[in-house]
Amino acid sequence: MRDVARRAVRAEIAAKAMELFLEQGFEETTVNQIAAVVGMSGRSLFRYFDTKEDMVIGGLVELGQDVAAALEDRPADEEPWSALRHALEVCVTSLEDDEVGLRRAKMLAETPSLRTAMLDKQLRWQRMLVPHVERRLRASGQPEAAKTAKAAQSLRARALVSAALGCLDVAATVWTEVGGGRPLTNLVDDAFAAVRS
Amino acid sequence: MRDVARRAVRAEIAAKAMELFLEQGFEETTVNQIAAVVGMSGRSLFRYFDTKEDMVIGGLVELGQDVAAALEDRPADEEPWSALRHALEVCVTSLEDDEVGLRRAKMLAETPSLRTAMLDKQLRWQRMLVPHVERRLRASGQPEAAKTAKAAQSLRARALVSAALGCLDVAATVWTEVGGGRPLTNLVDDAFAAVRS
DNA sequence: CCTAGCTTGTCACTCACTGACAATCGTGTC
DNA sequence: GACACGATTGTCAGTGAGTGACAAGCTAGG
Repeated sequence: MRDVARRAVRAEIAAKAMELFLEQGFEETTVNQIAAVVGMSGRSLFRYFDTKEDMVIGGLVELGQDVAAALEDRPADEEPWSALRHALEVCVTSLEDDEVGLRRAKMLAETPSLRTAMLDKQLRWQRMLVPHVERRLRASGQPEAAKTAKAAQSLRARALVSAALGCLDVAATVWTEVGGGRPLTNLVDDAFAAVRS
Repeated sequence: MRDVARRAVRAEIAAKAMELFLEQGFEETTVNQIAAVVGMSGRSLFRYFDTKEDMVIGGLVELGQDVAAALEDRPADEEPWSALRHALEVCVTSLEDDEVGLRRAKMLAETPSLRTAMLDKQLRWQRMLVPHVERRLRASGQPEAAKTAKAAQSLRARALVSAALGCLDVAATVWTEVGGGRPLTNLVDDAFAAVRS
């Protein structure tokens, strides 16, 4: 119940901060400015967000959980690569539906510290998705063949997830470059197809 | 000629800094400590390196150029994915030959700010490699078929490079986790094979 | 009412990093 | 040898993110 309030405050801060960021740029906005707008002390802001970057990309952890859930829901006999592609569709729709999604994505691409923070989040996604893919590899693999060493399977799973997230990232980058002119879904499809080769 | 001196000073600073980093940790080492050991003012350090992280991963830009050169040297009719794999071998040997490579890689994996700086460098590599892969795609593609739009080809090239660098990263991570027990080359091979699927 | 816990503001601090200015050093010229 | 020029450096002051400590206030339960 207290968690609800906390979550609401976080959202409020993130929203007001995003306004300022889009208006005058991320690096040009100081945390004290945000604090003033929100009506809090600068110190208290850091009781809701670990870093300034988190105010922009903080919500992405939950989205990662959604992707993991979507991956879990895919049919068990589907190939990992295809399952990953379909699971990532929740990101695509999330990006396309958000009205400020494009502007935010642009800022994200142009601001170095935000870009790296974003890559950091992708790493967390990777850790969340890898176990599912490992399970999939174990299931779809030759069951009687001496299972390749666990470590090797983990490596394969990580490589797949890393490649898939890389495809999403590349597609999103191109998407912002063309100003949202082409549907993101198609771009992701192309990227996935290119890697499968 | 003055450039030589500058390069030598950079190397000297990086070496002494690395000693301190490995000894007491990256975040626990302040730039003023480094300055004291090197015999410079803290201000001057930043005339040789843009950031503290650059003292660790500054030399990686040149390595990226080596990879690009290696990619250029691969036979023109080789598939892009295979060419990328072989080109990245220069990274593998560079990592395996370096005696402190493993310890540095471990520190790199454990220190968040270094990890993100590393991902940043990978982005630069990506931009360096993409043009070569684009050329390769244009060459190996169906020449008479209406060329897919340039943007689409760029997307495919970026996806391939991103996936390849992701494989290298994953392999290097596993490599540090097993303490260098398995040859890095094999790990990279496995990762590349897993994605080609 | 009063106590216990949580949230907040304030203050002081660290540290990476930057701009400005003056001092210094090396080099080439007359 | 004196001089001027450019590049490198030290010093100083400052910004801005982020942290620790402490005290004040709000809220809930006995």
